[in-house]
Amino acid sequence: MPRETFKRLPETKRAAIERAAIEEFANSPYRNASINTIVDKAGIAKGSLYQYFKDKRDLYGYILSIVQQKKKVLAASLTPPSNSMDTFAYLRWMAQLDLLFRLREPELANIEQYAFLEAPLREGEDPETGERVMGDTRFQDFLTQGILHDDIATWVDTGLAAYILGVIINLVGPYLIARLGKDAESLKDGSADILYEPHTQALLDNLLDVIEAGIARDPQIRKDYYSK
Amino acid sequence: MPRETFKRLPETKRAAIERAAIEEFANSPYRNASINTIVDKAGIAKGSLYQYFKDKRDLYGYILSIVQQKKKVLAASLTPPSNSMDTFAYLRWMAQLDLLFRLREPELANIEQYAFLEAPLREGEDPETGERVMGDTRFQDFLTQGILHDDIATWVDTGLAAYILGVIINLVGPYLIARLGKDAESLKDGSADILYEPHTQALLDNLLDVIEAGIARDPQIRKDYYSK
Amino acid sequence: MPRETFKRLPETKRAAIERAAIEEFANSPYRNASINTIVDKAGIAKGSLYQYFKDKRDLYGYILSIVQQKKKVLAASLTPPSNSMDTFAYLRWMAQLDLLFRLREPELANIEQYAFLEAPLREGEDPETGERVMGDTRFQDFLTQGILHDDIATWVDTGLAAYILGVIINLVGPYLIARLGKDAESLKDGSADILYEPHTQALLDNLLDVIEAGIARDPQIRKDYYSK
Amino acid sequence: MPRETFKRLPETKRAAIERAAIEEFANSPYRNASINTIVDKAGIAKGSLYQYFKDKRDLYGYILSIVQQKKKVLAASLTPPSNSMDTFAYLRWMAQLDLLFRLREPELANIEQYAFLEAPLREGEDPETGERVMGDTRFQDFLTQGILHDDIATWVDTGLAAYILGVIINLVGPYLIARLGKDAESLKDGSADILYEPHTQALLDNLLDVIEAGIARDPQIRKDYYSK
DNA sequence: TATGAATGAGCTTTCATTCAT
DNA sequence: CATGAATGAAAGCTCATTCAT
Repeated sequence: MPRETFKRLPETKRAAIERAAIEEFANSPYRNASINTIVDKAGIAKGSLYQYFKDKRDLYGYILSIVQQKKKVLAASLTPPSNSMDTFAYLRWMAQLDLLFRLREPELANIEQYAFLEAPLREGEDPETGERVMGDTRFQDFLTQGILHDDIATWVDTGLAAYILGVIINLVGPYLIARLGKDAESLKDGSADILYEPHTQALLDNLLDVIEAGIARDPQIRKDYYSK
Repeated sequence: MPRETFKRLPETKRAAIERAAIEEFANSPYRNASINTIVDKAGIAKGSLYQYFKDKRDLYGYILSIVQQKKKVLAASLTPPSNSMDTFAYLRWMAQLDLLFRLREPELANIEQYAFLEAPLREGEDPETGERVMGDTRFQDFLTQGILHDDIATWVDTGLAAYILGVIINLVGPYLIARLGKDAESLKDGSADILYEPHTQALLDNLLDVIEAGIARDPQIRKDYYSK
Repeated sequence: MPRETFKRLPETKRAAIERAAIEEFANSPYRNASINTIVDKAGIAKGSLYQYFKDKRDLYGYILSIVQQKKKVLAASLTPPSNSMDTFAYLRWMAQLDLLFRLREPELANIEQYAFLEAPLREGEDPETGERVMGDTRFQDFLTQGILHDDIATWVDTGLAAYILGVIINLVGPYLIARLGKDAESLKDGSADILYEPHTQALLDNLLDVIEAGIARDPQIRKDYYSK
Repeated sequence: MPRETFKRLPETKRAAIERAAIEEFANSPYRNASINTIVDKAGIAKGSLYQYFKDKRDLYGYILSIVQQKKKVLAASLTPPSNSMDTFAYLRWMAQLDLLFRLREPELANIEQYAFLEAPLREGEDPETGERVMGDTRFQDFLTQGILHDDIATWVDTGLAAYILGVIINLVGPYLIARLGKDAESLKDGSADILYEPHTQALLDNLLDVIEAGIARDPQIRKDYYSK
C-alpha cells in the first residue's frame, strides 16, 4: 500500500524509513506510535512520509506486510519435518517457526503480537474485528485435516480448539523467551542456537505433548524425559 | 493506592467516582480512557480527582483492585462442586467462575481483559511487566496441588502449563460469549441462565476434556456427547 | 454556543479573546482565519480556547452572534423615520442602518460581509446553502408588505427583487465607504458624522430613488438635486 | 502572465494544463484550489508548472484571462438586438450574454463568480483590490452613453449605478438558474434552449423593467404580463 | 527543459496534570 | 478540601514552493 514514490526511493533511504517505523511499531502499539518519532529517527521531513504513505494506517499496513513476508521467508527456509505431513509434527513445526521468528526478528515478532492483541481492542470501525475472536483459519484447517487423517479426535470442537491454538501459538513465544533467557546476551546477536539447546527443545516437547495428549485420537505413550 | 482523602469521602461520592471510572475503563483501554469523561460522569471537579489519586495510573490501579475483589466475592458465593476438591472439577469451577463473572459483571470483566491484553504493551515503565508473562500463581498452585494429588502427570512443566492455562481462561470467555450469544437479549439482563444451558455446558465440557486429556495423569474415558 | 467556562471568565479576558477573534475573522475569511493568531493576540494558551469553545466553528458562530446582536442594538438606537412606516422610508432606514454599522463597527461589518459572501462558497456540507441564493426573507416580507400597502407595483417578481435587494444592501456599503472616504481620518474615530453629510445623504438618496423608481407603484416626482 | 516557456509548449499539453486548472478553479475558490490536483489531472510534473507560471496566483490570473477572452468571443457571436443601440435593449443583451455564458460555460462562469465574490476577500496583497469595488468600467461607459442619448435620467449617479449594475449582473445568474431549473437535465448538455423559454424571458423582462423604471429618463409604460 | 522528491511551517484538536483561589 | 481555569506539548496531516538531478 505504499505509494509509487516510496518504491522509487533509494535503497538506503527506504531502509532507514522501514528501520525507524519498525522500531517505533515494535515499541508502541499502533495508537501510541508516533509519526514524529519515526520521521526523526529516519531523518526525513514529515511531509516526505506523507508522500510515501497515505497516512499512519497505510504505513502500519506496510510494516505488517513486511512482517508477514519475512515470516514467510523464514518458513520457507525451515524445512518441514517430513513430507508425510504428520499432523503433530506439523504443529511442532509451526511452534518452532514462531519461536525462531521471535529469536531472529524480535522486533517484527513484537509488531505481530501487538497486532494480534490489539485486534479486539479496535474501536469498532473494522468489520473484521470478530474475525480474530472467532478463530484463525490456519488452525481451523489444521484441525479439520487432522480429523480427516484420523490424527485428531472427532469429538474436539474445532472452532474452540482453533481459537485456543491461535492464542497459544501467538502468546507462548514471549513466555519461552523470558523463561529461557535471562542471559540476554545470547539473544542480542540474533543467534537462534538457543532454540536447539536441549532445555528449549524439552520445553517445546512439553508443550506439544500436552496439546497432543489433549486432542489426539490416539495419544503416543508419554515420554518421560522429566520423570526419568 | 488511593490517598487518605479518598477513603474519607462520603460513600455516595466515592461510589459515583468508582462508577464513572469503571464505565470509562470498561469501554476504552487505558490510554484512551479520558479523565475528563470520568470527572464529568462522576460530577466532581478535575482537581478533586488528583487529590484522591496520584495520577491516572493510580486511579486505574484502584479500579483493578476493585475488579479483583469483586471477583473474589463472586468466587466465594459460587460453591465448589465438591468438598473433596477433585482437581479437574476445580479447574472446571474456575472456568465457570470466569464465565459467570463475565456474564454478571461484563464491565469489570472487560477491564480485567483489557489489563490482561495490555500487560505486554506497557511502555516499559512498570517493573511488574514481567509478572504476567511468567504466569499466574493461581494456576501454579493449582498444578502443584494436582501433581501432589496424583491427578496431574508429573512430567508436565508447571510454569509453562500455568501460563497457558492463564491465557486460556482469560481469553476464552469472549469467545464463548461470541459463540453462544447472538441472542444478546438473554445477556442484557445479566441473567446467567445461559451458563447452564446444555450447549454452553457442552462447550465447557469440550474445553475441559481437552485440557484434562492434555495434562491428566490418567485421563478419563472420553465422553462422546458429540460423536453420540 | 460558547461553553459555560467562557461565560465565567473575567470580563477583561473575555474581551481580549473576543477582540482577537474579531480582528482575525474581520481580516480573513473563515478558512484562512488562524486559531494560532487568535490565541497569540489574546495572550492565552491554545488549549484554553478549546475549553471555551468546542471548535473553530463554535468560536466563529459566537462571533457571528456578537455581530448580529451589536447590529440589533444599533438598529434599536436608530429611530425609524416615522411611525407610519412608509415603505420606502423603511428601506432607506435599512440602508442607513447598514451604512452606519459599517462606519461604527467596520470590523464587525467585515465579518458580516464575509459570511454573506462565503455562503455560496460553502463546501456543500450545509443544507441551508441554497437559502442565500434564493433570497432573504427580510426582503421578501418587505416586498410583500409593500405590495399590500399599494406602495410597490404588483407586477414585480418578489423572489427576484428580494434577492437583488439583499445583494445590494449587503454590498453597497463598502462602495459608499470607498467613495466617500479617502479621508480615512474621519472614519478612524468611528465618527458617523460622515453619514449625515450632504454628500453622503445625496448618494443614499440617489440609490433609493433608483430603487423606488424601479419598483414603486407610483414613483414620486424625481428630485433634482443633481440636475438642479 | 505565463512565462515564455508556457507559450512554447505544444498545443495539447497547454490545453491539458488549462483544462485541469479550469476544472479545479471552477470547483474550489482560490485558496482551496490545489496545485497537486491540477498537475495530477494535467499529467505533468509539479516542477513544470512552476516553470510555466511564477506561482499559483500567476496561473490563476492566466485562467481568469481565458475566462474573459472566452466571454468576449461569445459576446461577438451574439448579435446585439439592433444596430441603433437602444440603451436598454443593450442592457438586456448584456444580461442575456451573462446568462448564456453561464449556460454554455458553467465552469468558466463559476470561476468568474468566485473571482467576483473573492475580490473583497483578498488579503490586501493586491493593489487592484479597490478596483472592483469602485465599479466596472463596462457599466460606467454604458451609463454615460445612455445619458448622452437621453435614455437615462441625468440625475443618476453613474458611479453608484455602475457598481450596482455590476453586482446585479454578476450575481443574478445563479439565482435565475436555481429558480428556473430543477430540471437539471436540460442544463447538463449545455443547451441554452432554456434561455429562450417564455418563463425565462419573463423573468428577464421583469428584472430589466425594474432597472429601466429605476434609471430611465422616460420609463416605458409598464408591461402587464403578470397583472394581465 | 523536465522532473518529482524534499521541505517545514502551518493547520486544528486533545489531554493529563498543575496550581492559584 | 474543593475547584476548574490554565497549560503546552504532542498528535496526525496538508501544501505551495524549491532545487538537485
